[in-house]
Amino acid sequence: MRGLSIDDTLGKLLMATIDKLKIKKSERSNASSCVNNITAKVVTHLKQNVNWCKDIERLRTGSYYENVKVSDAVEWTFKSLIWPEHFSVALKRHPNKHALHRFLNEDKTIQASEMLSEFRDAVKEAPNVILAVTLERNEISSPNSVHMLKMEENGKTISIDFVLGLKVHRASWPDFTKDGFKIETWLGKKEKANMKHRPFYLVSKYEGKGHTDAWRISFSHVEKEILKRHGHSKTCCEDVGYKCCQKECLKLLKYLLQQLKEDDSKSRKMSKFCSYHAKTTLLHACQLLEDFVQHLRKCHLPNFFIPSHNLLRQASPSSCDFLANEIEFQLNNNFLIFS
DNA sequence: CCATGCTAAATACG
DNA sequence: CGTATTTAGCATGG
Repeated sequence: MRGLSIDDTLGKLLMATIDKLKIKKSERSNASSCVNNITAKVVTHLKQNVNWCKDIERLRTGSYYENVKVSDAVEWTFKSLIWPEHFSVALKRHPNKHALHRFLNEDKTIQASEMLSEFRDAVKEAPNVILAVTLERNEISSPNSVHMLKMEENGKTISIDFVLGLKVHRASWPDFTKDGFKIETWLGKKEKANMKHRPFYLVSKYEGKGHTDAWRISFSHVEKEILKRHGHSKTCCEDVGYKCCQKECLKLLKYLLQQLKEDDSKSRKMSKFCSYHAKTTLLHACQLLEDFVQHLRKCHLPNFFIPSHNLLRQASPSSCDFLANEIEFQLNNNFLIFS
């Protein structure tokens, strides 16, 4: 949207699209009361009935809570990251007494699959929560999701993911994050050091009963926080009269991906792309479309926190080129796809 | 655990 | 068009 005036045809179209993507107040209200209601029931049930869930805490994460949800999506997903508080300290001090001790392997690693099975079963048993429960979820479209409750609300599918995690307090983040999280020029060194003192989360990854245990590292709490301070400087959007448009750009890019995915003739080529690619591009800061195309041309979009992890590793060079061409086509043709 | 005040965003209003 | 109100989320502090 750089250099565009709202008088331009293109500017007008994009502004109209942004308007279309805004979430209606009533819709928001409906969805959140529905989600909050159910989540409260599930959390209460877990606290009362699962001995290692007595002191669980919850974090709302995902695009809804980052104010970058696109209204047009057929399905709305709300994510709750749930973790037992104080597990590591208590487990170290009283390894045999702690409620989690039976999940320990001989080598002191934690059995993700067993823990997750129990967690999932307990969520299903929560009373007054009559919902279809789907276990599997497309790994690509939502890598953090392991558990999902689905419901219909006013014709819209709402799903809640309950993600089981372990909060890890350490002096620092793991080594492989060393060269990532480049926010110095954006939010400043102090802010970066500050955030690096936050814990990180290990998120259980469901691979079926009896599978090898797997935890994936998650920084969704940090993502949420820096999305709040989305602009080029710490004070972005604080000044009256100046409003940046990065969130709007992210919404547009997400919408673009969504439209392409829904096109049957293109969906096959689009299958490996997801909104997290769009979000990551924003985190890398941040001309969005141009940057996204460049990432695609190189088939290389590093995880913002773990630079050695290429989020496009599963996308073939030809599908990356395909998407880059699609985006450039839209750029050169006034975003026909939005009108 | 709950009350309170603050913020961001949608929208009603002038 | 700009400003005020409403709402959900969230931090704070008892």
